[in-house]
Amino acid sequence: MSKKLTKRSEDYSKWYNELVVKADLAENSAVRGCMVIKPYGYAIWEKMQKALDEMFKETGHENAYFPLLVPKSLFEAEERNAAGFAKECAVVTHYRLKNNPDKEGKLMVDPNAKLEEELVIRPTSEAIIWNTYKGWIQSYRDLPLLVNQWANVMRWEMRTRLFLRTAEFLWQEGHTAHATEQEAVAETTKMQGVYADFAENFMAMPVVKGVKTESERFAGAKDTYTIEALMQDGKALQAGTSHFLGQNFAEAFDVKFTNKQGKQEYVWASSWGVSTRLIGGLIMTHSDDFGLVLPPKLAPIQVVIVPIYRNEEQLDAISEKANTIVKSLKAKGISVKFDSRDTHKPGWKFAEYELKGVPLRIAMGPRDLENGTLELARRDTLKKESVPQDGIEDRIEGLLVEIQESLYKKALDYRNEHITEVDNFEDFQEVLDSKGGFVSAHWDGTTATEDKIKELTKATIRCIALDAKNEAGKCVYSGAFSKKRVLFAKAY
RNA sequence: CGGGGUGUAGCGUAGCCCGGUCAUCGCGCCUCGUUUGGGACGAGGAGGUCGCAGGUUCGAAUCCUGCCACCCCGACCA
Repeated sequence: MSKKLTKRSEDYSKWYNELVVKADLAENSAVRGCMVIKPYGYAIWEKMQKALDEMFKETGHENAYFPLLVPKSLFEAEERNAAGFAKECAVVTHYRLKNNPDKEGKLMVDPNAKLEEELVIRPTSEAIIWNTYKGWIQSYRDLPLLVNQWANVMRWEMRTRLFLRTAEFLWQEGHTAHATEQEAVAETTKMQGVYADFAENFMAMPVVKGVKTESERFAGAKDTYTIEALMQDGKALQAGTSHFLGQNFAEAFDVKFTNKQGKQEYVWASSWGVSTRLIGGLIMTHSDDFGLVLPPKLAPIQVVIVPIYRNEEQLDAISEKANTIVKSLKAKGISVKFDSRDTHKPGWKFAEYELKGVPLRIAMGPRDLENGTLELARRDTLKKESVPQDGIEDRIEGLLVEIQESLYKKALDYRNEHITEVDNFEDFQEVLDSKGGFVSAHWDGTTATEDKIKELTKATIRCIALDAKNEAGKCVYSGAFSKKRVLFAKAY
């Protein structure tokens, strides 16, 4: 039997780390809080990028690239944004090293190469981008401006965790400029919708679309729209955000346009982003104690073929058949790997591809050649069956679709079972401690209550769901009047 | 930055309290042979500044001091 990972139920945190490392996705690097994304992990990211990029293009966006370094004076221009990120900025202060006269062969920072103005390594790019937009926007004819950037950013977090919170991470950030408030708000919610589509249709990860409370809002935003997912340990994960920035950045960077009436107006803005954190979400949504479980649409390898043989002749015979299957699967756009390495035994390969989450595995041995069959194994259910070789391509094509859907359904059922309505604080605490997940409860709308609940339970308001129905009630903590329920949870 | 913990071979570890053939075991790695339908087996082999720097001692992985790194819990957060 396969060697299992640490059981999720025993230590979810350890299980997660072990899985990330053993599935060959990523590891901690020598640089504090940073990670090395290994080829297999990066292949997942590339698949995500490709799918997202297509969605961005369909919604009229173009890619561009802006500098990594932001002069401090620009960074601090939008004060709320700057204050929000100040504590986690890495700063470049010098531009040269020199030989250390006291230590042979060692270098030191050249004190004579101190920069006149410090450069902030971007924790997000609003400042540098809006400073640039100033030169791009003069007339209503220049709007809307719909630009996305794929980039790395750096936030000097106190505590880091592979994929979920690293000091440096990869993401995309969309920055748009509009002539009217309505248009900018529409853009913000549209992109939230794009993220939700992506999460559900590609990652098979159900999300709640909602809006953040004031205390959880992005620094410098008027409103933050979010997609919130639920992990298997009952903690919530903010999987993507889309911000309505109002005219804050336009005012800070003096970005005005002349409208049809010939009057000068500040432009309206949105920004939105998802990051490599999504990989962490993907892992924690589907995986089990045997390893990663990847939805077919994002699996770098969708089908693996493992030959079983005793000698060269058998391998040759199997390879011939396998190669025709590889060819016809590729013709259907299915990514397939024929693993004929003779350095590992079949059992070892089975376990390896399970760990890596490959959705479908074919095993072919002498017996199969004789009978015209194959052994077909599903990663999601771990079920194996012997099937005829004839028509295998269509069967696989259908199964990949089925696995994608069934993963989503399973995750959706789990998520729905873990949204619990409560009406008093005792139940609230009880549900959080024993069952976990989202707690749907009334809230009086004040930051004071929100803070107090966080202090007492470690749970925060993940969002006010967009589809939350109006329903008069009493705040679960203060008993004050409430118009609708909000979703609380412990979060990553 | 506060509180706790850990650093021994590529990985995971025993030993530390009570200083002295203790550098242990498993996985992995290399060689040869037999194997190959769920992580094979046998035999042989390679691999270590016991985190770093001081100190105590005849003698330190073990005791003391300082430093560094990592992990967990807080604060912070995509």
